[in-house]
Amino acid sequence: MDEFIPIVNYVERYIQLTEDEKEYFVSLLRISRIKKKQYIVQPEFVCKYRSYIISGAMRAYLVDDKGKEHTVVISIEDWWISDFNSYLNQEPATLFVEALEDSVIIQIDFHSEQMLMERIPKFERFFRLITQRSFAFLQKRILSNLSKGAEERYDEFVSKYPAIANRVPQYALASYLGFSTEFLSKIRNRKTKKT
Amino acid sequence: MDEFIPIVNYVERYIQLTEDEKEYFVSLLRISRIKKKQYIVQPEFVCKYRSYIISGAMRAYLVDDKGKEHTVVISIEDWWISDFNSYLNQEPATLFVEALEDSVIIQIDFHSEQMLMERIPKFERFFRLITQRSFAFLQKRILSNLSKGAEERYDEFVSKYPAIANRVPQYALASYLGFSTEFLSKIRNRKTKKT
DNA sequence: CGCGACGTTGATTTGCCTCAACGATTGTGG
DNA sequence: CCACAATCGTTGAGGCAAATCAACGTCGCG
Repeated sequence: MDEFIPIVNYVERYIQLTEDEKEYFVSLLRISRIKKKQYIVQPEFVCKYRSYIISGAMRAYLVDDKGKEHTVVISIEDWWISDFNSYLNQEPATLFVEALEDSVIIQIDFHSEQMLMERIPKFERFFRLITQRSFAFLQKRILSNLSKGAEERYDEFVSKYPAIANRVPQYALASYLGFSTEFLSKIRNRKTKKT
Repeated sequence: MDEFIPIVNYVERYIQLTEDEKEYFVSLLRISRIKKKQYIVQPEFVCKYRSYIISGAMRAYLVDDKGKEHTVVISIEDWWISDFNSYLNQEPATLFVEALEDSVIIQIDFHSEQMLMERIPKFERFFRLITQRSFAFLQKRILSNLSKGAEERYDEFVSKYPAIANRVPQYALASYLGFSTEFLSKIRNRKTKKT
C-alpha cells in the first residue's frame, strides 16, 4: 500500500494515528488514474468524492451563462480538489473538475467520510482543521480580488506559487485570477520587456 | 441566563447537548455591548474572540495601501463575526471589526474554544460544520465576483438578503460587493426610474 | 504533415472609478 | 430643542483598466 503513504503523511500533519487507525482509514480510500482533459465532476451529477492529488494537476471551474469559464481552484500534488458545495451537501454539482495533466488521485466518498469520523473522532478534528485552512485561504483571495488590480494579483500569485504558475495552461490561470487570457498575455509581455 | 438562549439554540441546530453540557458551554461565554462605530478588532492586535451577534449589525473590513476600505463580512443577529485569520491562528489581525449599529454580542475566546472541544468532542463537530458552511458561502461569493457584473451582484444580494441591504450603510454594502459608493448610488437610481 | 488547441498582438469599446460639487440626514452641544 | 457640523448619499464629467473582437503565430498531437 505504498501509494497511500503521501495521504497518511498528510493526515498526520494534523492528527496522530495508530497503525490500526491508519489501516482503517486506508481501507476506505481508492486510487484513480485520470487522463489529461478528463472530468471527475460534472454539473448536474452529485459529486461523490473528496479527492487528494498524488501527482498531476487539476482545476475546478464554472461555466457562466455567456459560456465563459471561471476557475475556482487549481490544485497540484498534496492538495485536495472537489466541488465541495456538491460534495458536502450531496447535491448536484455546478462545477466541472478537470485534469490539467495526467493525474493520480486518492478518493474518499461522502459516506465513508462520515463513517470515518464516527469511528475515529480524531478525523472530525482533521476535517475541521483543513476546512479552516481552506476558509482562511478563500478569505484572503476575496480580499486580494477586492483590493488589488489584475497585474498585482498576478505578481502575487507567481511569487506565492511559482511552480503552479509555470505549469498550468494560461487560460486556467487567467480565469482563476479573474481576467482574460489576452490580458494575461499582455502582462507577461510587459514584464519580459522590462528586464 | 436568558441571554444565552439564542446561542444555545444555534448550537443545537448542529449538535445535541445535555443540560450539563449547555451549562459548561455557557460558562465559557461572555456578553458584550458594543456601541455603533466601536471596534472589537483592530489591525496589529491579536483577535481574541469569536463573536456571535445577539442583536445589531457588524462588519469586518480591510483598509488597503490607498486607504480604501474593503468589507469582507457583514453580519447581523444570529451570525458570527471575527477576523478569523487572526483568531484561528492567534496572530495579529489585519482587519477592523466595527459595529454598524449598537449591538449585543456573545464572545468565546480562543483558549476556551479549545477547552470546549477537548471536554465535549461534539463541539469539534459543531465547529467543523459551521466552518464548512462558511467555506461554501465564500466559494459562492468568489464565483459570483468572477462571473457577474456589479449590478447583477447587487440584485443577487438584495434578493438574497433584503433585510441586510436596507439596513446597513451604503458604503458598507458597496465595499462588500466590490464597487464604489457612487456606483451603487447610480445603480439604485436606475432601478427607481425603471419602475 | 496538417489540424486543432493555445497563445499573442493591436484596435476598439465599455464598465466602473475618480474627482468634484452639491443635497440630505443624523447627531451633538449650546 | 434647535442650529449647525459632520457624515452619508447623489449627480455629472472625464478617465482608465481591462474586456472584447479579430486576425494571426505556434506548438503538440493524431
